[in-house]
Amino acid sequence: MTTRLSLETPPDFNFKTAVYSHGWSQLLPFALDLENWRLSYVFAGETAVSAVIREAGGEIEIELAADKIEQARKAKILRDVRHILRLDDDLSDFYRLTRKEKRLAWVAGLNGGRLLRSPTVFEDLVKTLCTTNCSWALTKSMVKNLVEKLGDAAADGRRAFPTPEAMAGVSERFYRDEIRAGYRSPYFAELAEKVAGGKLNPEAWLASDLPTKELKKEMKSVKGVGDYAAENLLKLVGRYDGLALDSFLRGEFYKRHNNAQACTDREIELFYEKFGDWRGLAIWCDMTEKWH
DNA sequence: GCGTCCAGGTCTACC
DNA sequence: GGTAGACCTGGACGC
Repeated sequence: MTTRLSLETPPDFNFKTAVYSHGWSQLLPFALDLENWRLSYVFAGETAVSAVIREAGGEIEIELAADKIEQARKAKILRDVRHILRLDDDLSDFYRLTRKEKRLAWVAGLNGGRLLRSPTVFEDLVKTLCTTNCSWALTKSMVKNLVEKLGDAAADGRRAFPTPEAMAGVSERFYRDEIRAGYRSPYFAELAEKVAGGKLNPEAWLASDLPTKELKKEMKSVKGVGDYAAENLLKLVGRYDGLALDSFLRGEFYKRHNNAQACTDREIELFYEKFGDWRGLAIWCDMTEKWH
């Protein structure tokens, strides 16, 4: 009992570079099978549905672990997959710039630069909060706890990412004791309450008319979101003029471009200035070349 | 086994 | 506008 859906891809799309673009594919409800290059996800909804997404014959094939899925739900899942894989992103201007740099020529060659994202900005926001001031192992652990303790179960037992309402329904204590979120616990509780109560709509950030500086300010009004987190979220809504510097990017930059010596953030910013509004994507691709 | 450090930072108080 | 100190957690590391 499965349902198959498919999507055409643009000519400059590369499934592997998209799903392996950053750590998101390791965070539930995503799971990446690197042997077979199959990306799993559990879509939230009236009933959660597990899916396997893969490339087949130049198309994206989505296998849903359910039959009798309504047309409206199918259409929503197709929209979500387009969003997750960023099939509608136009990176031609970025590729034009990176082709000029010998060390970044691989980006256009591999059609890289599409950063995997979640179906909702809310999910990306919560996950980004889980990346702050901790090891990647702890990030994965917190996200796993959120999904397993608050997400709706699909027929196969896998769980979707929790809704704002589900997250608003538990206490700060729950985040400390069950999610092991530490000092981030009040941030999660406050964020979920605001979103569930309609006082904050992160999804509106996708189509916001605000200049990036103003949008970043709005993102930073969320407790726990500072410069790094806001600029990471900006990348995920398609704005790359912030570098989103964190300890990973700084460390890689020092190794790659500064003889393993520390330097100021300003020096890193100047290094990527030539990429203009694409500088945030340029540094990310530059620092993750070896992944591809 | 224990203590320290630090990782995909941010907040608050203070200057 | 800039900065010091505090903040949860858990794995890595030195002893």
